[in-house]
Amino acid sequence: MIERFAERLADWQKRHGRHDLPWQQRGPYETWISEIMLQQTQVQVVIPYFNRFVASFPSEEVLAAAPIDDVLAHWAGLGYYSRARNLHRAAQVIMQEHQGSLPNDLEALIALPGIGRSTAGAIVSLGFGARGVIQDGNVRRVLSRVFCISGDLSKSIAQNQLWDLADTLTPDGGAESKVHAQAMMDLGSLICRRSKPKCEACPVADDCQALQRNAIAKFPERKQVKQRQDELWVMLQLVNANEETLFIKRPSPGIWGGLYSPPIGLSLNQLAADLLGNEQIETEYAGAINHTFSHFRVRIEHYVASVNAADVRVGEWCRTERFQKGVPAPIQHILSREEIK
DNA sequence: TACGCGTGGGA
DNA sequence: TTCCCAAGCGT
Repeated sequence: MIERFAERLADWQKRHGRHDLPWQQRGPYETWISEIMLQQTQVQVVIPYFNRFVASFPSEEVLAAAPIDDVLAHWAGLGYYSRARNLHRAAQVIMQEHQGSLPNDLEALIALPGIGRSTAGAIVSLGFGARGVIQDGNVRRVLSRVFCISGDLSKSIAQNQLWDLADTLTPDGGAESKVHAQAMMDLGSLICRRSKPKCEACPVADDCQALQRNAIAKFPERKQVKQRQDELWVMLQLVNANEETLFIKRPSPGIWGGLYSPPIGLSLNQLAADLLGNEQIETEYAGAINHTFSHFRVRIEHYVASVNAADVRVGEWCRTERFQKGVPAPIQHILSREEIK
């Protein structure tokens, strides 16, 4: 193994790494919340969500006792809403089985919903200051370059190599492990970036096999994303005599599971039939948006109809600007924008 | 193992 | 515009 890799990395981290992120210098609870929010989500996007979330839910106990609608309202716009549902369930498990505070051992953490191997390692090292191994996108990119790991890094063959390397490089001491975990992520984020890496400023450039081969751009390999067929959805905004809109809780699991929106379906006629029986209603086209999900694209056409609230038996009525529960980002955008046509 | 699961940033 | 992908996990 490489001589003094962790030592040089730690020295760099203390001078040039990130030390002022809002979840640093806090406790295991804040580390946990931040790690869940940061899954597949960029740091700058997470920061305002994190601050609002921990202000409203400052402990496992408060989070566990909160209504799921409140938790999801704080998550609205952040995406991957199963993270919030799992977070809430995990808080309740913590109250019932772990005396109200996050467990500090790896296996107990992984047993909680929403916490996998990498998040558990991050909580152990960053949250508890004990030895823990992490494996996120930054670490994968650094390791794939330093050791020239080729192929799709999400495949098990590469995963085994990466976890072995990450474990080997992690120092034994708890305090050193914590610095190391932060250092690997900071190196990947600030120096060993996806594009235009700053190799001249890298503390472990001498150890980097990809750099020595002048092949930085070849690692990690791009993985191909298969495109799914585009979809067309229609959203029917029913408005009553009080100018209130009908919101329905979306099923989970599923897209936007647990969030609220006006009824969405594949056909206007089907939606109207489901909501109002066979009554004829007059709808007005109010525009459309295109939205890209992680795995497909959709065009959402927006229709508005005035109805008698007594004719609808599901959902809840509220003026759009006063609705306090979680609404998906593109739906919020449709409902809050100036209607052009 | 492969897919489902959001949103926004950056090239 | 289009694409990749960012502190991944659950099934």
